[in-house]
Amino acid sequence: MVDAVVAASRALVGVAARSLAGLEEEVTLSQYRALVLLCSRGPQGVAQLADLLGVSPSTATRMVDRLVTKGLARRHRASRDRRCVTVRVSGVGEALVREVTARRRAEIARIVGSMAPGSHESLVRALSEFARAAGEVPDQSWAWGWQ
Amino acid sequence: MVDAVVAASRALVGVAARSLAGLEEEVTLSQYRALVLLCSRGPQGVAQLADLLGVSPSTATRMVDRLVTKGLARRHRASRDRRCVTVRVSGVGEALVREVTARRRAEIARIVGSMAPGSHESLVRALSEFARAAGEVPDQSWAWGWQ
DNA sequence: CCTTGCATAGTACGATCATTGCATAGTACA
DNA sequence: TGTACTATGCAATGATCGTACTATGCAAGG
Repeated sequence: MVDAVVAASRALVGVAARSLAGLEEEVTLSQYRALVLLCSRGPQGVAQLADLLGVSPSTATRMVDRLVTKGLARRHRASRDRRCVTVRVSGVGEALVREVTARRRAEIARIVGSMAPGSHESLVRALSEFARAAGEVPDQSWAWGWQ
Repeated sequence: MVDAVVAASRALVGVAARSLAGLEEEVTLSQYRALVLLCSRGPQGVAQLADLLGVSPSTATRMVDRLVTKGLARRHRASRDRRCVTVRVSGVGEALVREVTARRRAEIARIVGSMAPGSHESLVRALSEFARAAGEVPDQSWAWGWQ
């Protein structure tokens, strides 16, 4: 039972990784991670961002620097407390995250389309078949190949 | 249908990322990726490793340097063709990969255990429920947080 | 048989950029 | 003044590439 899910996990991690590779605007994993947070949780302060990413504030500041340089995010000085800076994802940044998501959806759709229907199968059978359709060998435990 | 798998994908990628974080011996994603390849495909030459990782030979050499320095891999000069160097994962490296896999298995087992049985459900229902059990919100599209 | 030339495998070196933390400075609020 | 938030200087590590170099093997020719 667990093995089946683990196999599906390997396949899906591979999908997620490939959807991030070969992007036009090159972003690192850390940068993408920050972008995703800004998209999902909305504008954040630098300290909050650092907390969410699990890094130090200075690291977050520099991360934001790079995102701003690439046009993927913007800084906004809060009018109430001018010490605070709100970081907001830009249109370009949002589009980038959307594209990655679209790629993931597309590849998953392809994999799902290649599966046998089997609507009455158990969860184990379903996940096993999914992993097999994705080209994963259930016995070989590690074939991610992500990035 | 695709949405269900996408939701499961988000959950599983989160699991994979967490299983890699907080390791005693700190390894980067690239290093772990190389280790996994060495574990799954056995000893490899530097060129083959570079090819599998999709990087240049010089990059692979330095990667191997770092792995060897950390005691996670070893170099072996081939006796037949002394130009060739086979890179082999060490016992420590193998243990590291095993630990990451074990963590992943454990977390997946926990998630699976929290699911309703539903052995006769369709694939869509199964994956949807899996994602829900993992605490993923189907509507928010990006909550990876991986490392 | 030996040498010369070419192909292959790996490495060394220099360079760039990203990530990260610590310590510190600057700025704004209370 | 003291506290909070952000930014910056400094430093280390890592990932990555291109180029050049060394070592080895292979094949053709003398």
